Amino acid sequence: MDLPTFYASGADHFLPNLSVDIVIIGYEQGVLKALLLRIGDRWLLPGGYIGRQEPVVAAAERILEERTGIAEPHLKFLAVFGDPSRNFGAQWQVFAQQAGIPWQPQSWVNDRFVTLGYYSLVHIEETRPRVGEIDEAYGWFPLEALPSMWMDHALIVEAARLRLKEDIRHEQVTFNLLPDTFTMPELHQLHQTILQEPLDRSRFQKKMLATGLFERLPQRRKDSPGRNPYQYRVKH
Amino acid sequence: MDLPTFYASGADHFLPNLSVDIVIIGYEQGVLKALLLRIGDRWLLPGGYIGRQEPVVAAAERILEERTGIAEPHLKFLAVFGDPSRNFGAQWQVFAQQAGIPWQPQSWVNDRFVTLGYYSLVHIEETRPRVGEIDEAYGWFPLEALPSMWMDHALIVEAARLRLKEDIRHEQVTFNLLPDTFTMPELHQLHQTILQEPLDRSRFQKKMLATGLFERLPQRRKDSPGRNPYQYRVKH
DNA sequence: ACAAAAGTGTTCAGCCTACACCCATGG
DNA sequence: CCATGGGTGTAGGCTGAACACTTTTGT
Repeated sequence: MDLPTFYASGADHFLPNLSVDIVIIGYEQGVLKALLLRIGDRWLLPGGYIGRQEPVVAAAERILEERTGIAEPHLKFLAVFGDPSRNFGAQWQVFAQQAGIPWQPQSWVNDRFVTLGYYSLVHIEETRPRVGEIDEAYGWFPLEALPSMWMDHALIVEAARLRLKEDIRHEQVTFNLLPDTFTMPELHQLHQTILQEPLDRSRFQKKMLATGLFERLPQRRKDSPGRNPYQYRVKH
Repeated sequence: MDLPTFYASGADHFLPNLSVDIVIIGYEQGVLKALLLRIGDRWLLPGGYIGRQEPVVAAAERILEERTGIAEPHLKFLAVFGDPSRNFGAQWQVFAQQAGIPWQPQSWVNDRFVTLGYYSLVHIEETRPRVGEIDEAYGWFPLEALPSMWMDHALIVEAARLRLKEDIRHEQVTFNLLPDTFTMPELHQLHQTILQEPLDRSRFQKKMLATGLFERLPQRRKDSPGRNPYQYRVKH
């Protein structure tokens, strides 16, 4: 669907007043990063709309897949953002201008939208980000140094940041952020980054191994000074 | 707004394709119960729509207040129910028939709806349930013995049941289900009911008191055989 | 007096905590 | 050989589990 068609008759294909936005979080060089898209001089979250015959979850997975190329998306629901001020007609006008197409003030997008926020943990190396129709570039931004963002998307990222911190205490499904094989020091560092507080190294290692989720690989790695760490993999 | 107006032009006032349903849970005689509304020979959850200028949370609170008369609603988001098969035009036809008003096949309600599920814990004694425009009666039903329900509402109740079980392990905000003053045996029984498993009486008491959330009232109660329990109240 | 209900104690195991200590590697 | 980084061990404390004991009440 090209942009003029989208503006004019998107409501025939998608549910109106309802959108999906995804905070795609990766981890690189000890820093948590979010995948953002640029339009003009600001950025926004990857997002989209729900096909009239499409399950909501399928829409979120589709959007994630479209943007990252990830075949088996791992998504979690974040929150509903339902403030009535979420009307971004003014922004859409800028977007249309950017794309060089005529502005349609009557378009369905110039209305209030409730958005369903999701978040997904991905391994950056395995993603193949693609830009969409209107966005001109993508970028991974540290959660602590986000650029200026459109709409209320900075708020949504912040919600995901807090949520991730909460979730890690109950589940340890954080290895999505790491490569297939990783070392305990790497996993340790990741947890510290997410929780933003130091964790006892010894305890962490024992706790992780006690879960029985990991298998130790006999291989080791070579590196800088110290001892060579074991590598681990999540059991099939 | 009367029903014909609602069918004809509800979409002018409410966001289309989006609804709110609330699982209102109470506790009575050792049993968890949900507040349901009857239309014809089946039941459904209290629910409604989101005003075009109304925050989503405000809509949920309004619906809860309308149905229960509770001034300070305590709501938690449950889940999004977004299957494309959630089109209940056929049911609406029955509802209109029940209400004795002409059926409007073109109405906005004969479309797919994504619903935002919330749940709320209430003290049954403090609720003053009211029926709405189309529903003929209300009733509190044990979660284990739900009547035949319209749409997919049985599914939503089940999701709330599971969620409540999860939540109680992290937070102990269950006293909403009890009167202002209650005894430890009562709170103990409530937790056992929610978790559906026996809890050590001694440990439970110590754990609860250790939270420091309760103040012991010097009064006691008189009752059947055994010793008189202390009463407790949540600290202001 | 007895059974039943409610409150409190006691013991043991397991886990969390905070380190200390031992191994391996590069400079 | 020493600094650095990684793996493992250990002593103390806290918490949870299971059960015993005591107190209070109706019958």
